[in-house]
Amino acid sequence: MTIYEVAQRAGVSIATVSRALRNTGPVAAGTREKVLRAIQELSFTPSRLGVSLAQGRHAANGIVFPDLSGPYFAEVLLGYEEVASDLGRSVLILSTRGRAAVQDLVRDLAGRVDGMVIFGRTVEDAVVDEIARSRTPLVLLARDPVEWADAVSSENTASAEALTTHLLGHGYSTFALAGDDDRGDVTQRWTGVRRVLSGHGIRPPEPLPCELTVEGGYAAGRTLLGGGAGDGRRPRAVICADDQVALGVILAAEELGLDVPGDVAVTGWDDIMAARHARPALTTVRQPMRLLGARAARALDELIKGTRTVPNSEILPTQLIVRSSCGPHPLEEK
Amino acid sequence: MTIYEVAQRAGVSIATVSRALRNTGPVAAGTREKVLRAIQELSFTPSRLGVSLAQGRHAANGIVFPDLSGPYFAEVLLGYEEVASDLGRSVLILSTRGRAAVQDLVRDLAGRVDGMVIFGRTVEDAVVDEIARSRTPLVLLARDPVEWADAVSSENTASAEALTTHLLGHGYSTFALAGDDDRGDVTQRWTGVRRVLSGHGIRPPEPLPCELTVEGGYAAGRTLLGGGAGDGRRPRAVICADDQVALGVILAAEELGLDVPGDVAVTGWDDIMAARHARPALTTVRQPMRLLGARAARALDELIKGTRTVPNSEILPTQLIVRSSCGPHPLEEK
DNA sequence: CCGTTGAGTGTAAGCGCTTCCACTCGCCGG
DNA sequence: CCGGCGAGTGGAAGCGCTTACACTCAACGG
Repeated sequence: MTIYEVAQRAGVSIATVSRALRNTGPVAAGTREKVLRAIQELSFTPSRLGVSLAQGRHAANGIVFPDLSGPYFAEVLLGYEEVASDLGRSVLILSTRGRAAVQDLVRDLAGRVDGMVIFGRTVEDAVVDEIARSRTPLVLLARDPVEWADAVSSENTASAEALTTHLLGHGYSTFALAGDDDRGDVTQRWTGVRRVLSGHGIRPPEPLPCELTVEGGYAAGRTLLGGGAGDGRRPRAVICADDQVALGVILAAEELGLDVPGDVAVTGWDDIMAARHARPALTTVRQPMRLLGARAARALDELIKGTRTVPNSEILPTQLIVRSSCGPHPLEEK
Repeated sequence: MTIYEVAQRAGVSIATVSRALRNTGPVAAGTREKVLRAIQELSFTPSRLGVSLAQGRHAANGIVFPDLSGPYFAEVLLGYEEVASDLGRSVLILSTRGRAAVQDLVRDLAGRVDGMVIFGRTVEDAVVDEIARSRTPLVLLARDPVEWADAVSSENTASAEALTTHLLGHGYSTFALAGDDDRGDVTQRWTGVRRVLSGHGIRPPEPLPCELTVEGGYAAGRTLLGGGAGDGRRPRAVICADDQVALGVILAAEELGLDVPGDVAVTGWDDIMAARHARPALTTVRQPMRLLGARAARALDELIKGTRTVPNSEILPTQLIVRSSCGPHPLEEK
């Protein structure tokens, strides 16, 4: 089924069929009628490849993320897809989890889309540079903003400060940090935590690196809480890089016979669904995950359309969600 | 950057460049060398559109799912993407959640891929038929198998029977079912439950339709547990269509001052992450979600490659996961 | 009455690749 | 010494569309 057969059946040229189809250029009412009928009868659908090749655009966006097993990326993806689809673009996904040849995959993706979103540190700087230089519109998500590309992320440092201040208000004075900081956004969180602790004369602890999964959190929890259980070296509060780590730490605490929050307070980040249903329910920082994806899609659209050419960096607000995992609320709030 | 410039720089024809690039047909060692150098110097990447148009294939797969906000679809998608990517295919996604023009979106998607996976009842039968007739390879996921298309789903009826039998073993005799049954897989679950209850002389209850979300479950929980709280008409066990509904029911129970599992037992389905961390931890049925996606990708690959032409239907085993939400385990089982 | 205009249409040139086919040219066996 | 063969290469025809450009022709104003 090609445009030629439609043209033949309608008794016109392919140019006219195209014009009737796209409403570009004048077509007599009668002719349009004939063409549309032929299209109907042959149930013709223009080949996307032909269209794209001729138009020089894909009408598709890409997104690169590390994983989809946690709710965080899934939510962002959902917001992204929704907006992209509304803007008439298909969405191609690429997960980098445990993949060796990320570079090649990203390059391939770049050849299939009009622009793409890249999450955090999923892709090496060199490759990002290469993509950017090839004039593929690019939006970086949850990554330290750079001058030459768009960036969308959510506020981290200030909410980390709020969270830490809240914990100090509980009267806690020994802290531990759990979670890798090779992700830019996590680093920002730790920065906020450190600043507040230092400001209160508390020497900030070194973050304990761990994978941002329940299992990673569990391992970290065993390390942090298991060692000096009775000798006072156990932290009174564990601030975790995300909710999954926090859930893992809580599992570890339970196993060690510790009460959360009685013996140790635990906080997360993201406000994933399980945070609300866990017992104790997690104190955490809510990120506007879906909005993050949606904004990235819009930014990318502007870049692709050329509506905007100067790079833009957007930071979305977050919200401290206090639940029971940080302990009963003392009357005096800081 | 086109193949012509590479050819010119290497002093050969585009045919030779193509052959050197794809290793199709003979190329003298020296020539290959020259070509590869030119490619390197110009940092040339073949246009995906050109390749696809000439080869008549997209090297891409599609997947249509209703939502991504729960962990279920995200996990399946993850398994799907992983395998598809390993097979050298990109993945296009389409979420139908709250979208009006699903038909057009699906048609568009069909024009961009070599084959696609469609989840449950996301797409009208008429459109599925149309896609199938257009010879686009198709795999249906978690949907009642049909003769003319591939299907991958996980076992539902038998595990529902196992779950129900287990609950009967607890001594429970009044049941409620929560969850819409317009999804094929949920219907199968209810069938299993009904069969066992009938077999034990218990009249199976009508499922209470609700959205498969925490909110939906909460609403259902209020209805089921709130009404005849004291008059003995409250069910002793609520079997939920999935974990999210179960979590919602538990929230409702808590709010009504009921103890789970003391006053009412609750079970879910899927074994999502929150199921393990919820208190009480959910008794549920584990679906091999990632495997589901992976198998669908492989089935699709066979169809696309033409390795297999007869439709195939695969059913993956599930596993009953007993946790505390169904009550302390009586010594006598079954 | 003729030149101008613009609506309506067709021709053909791409878009960037793959691949069939034809061609050249050493080399081998008869 | 010659026909045949196969390795190596180039020419050119697609793949299915969009669109610049040329063309026809009726209507209109001067």
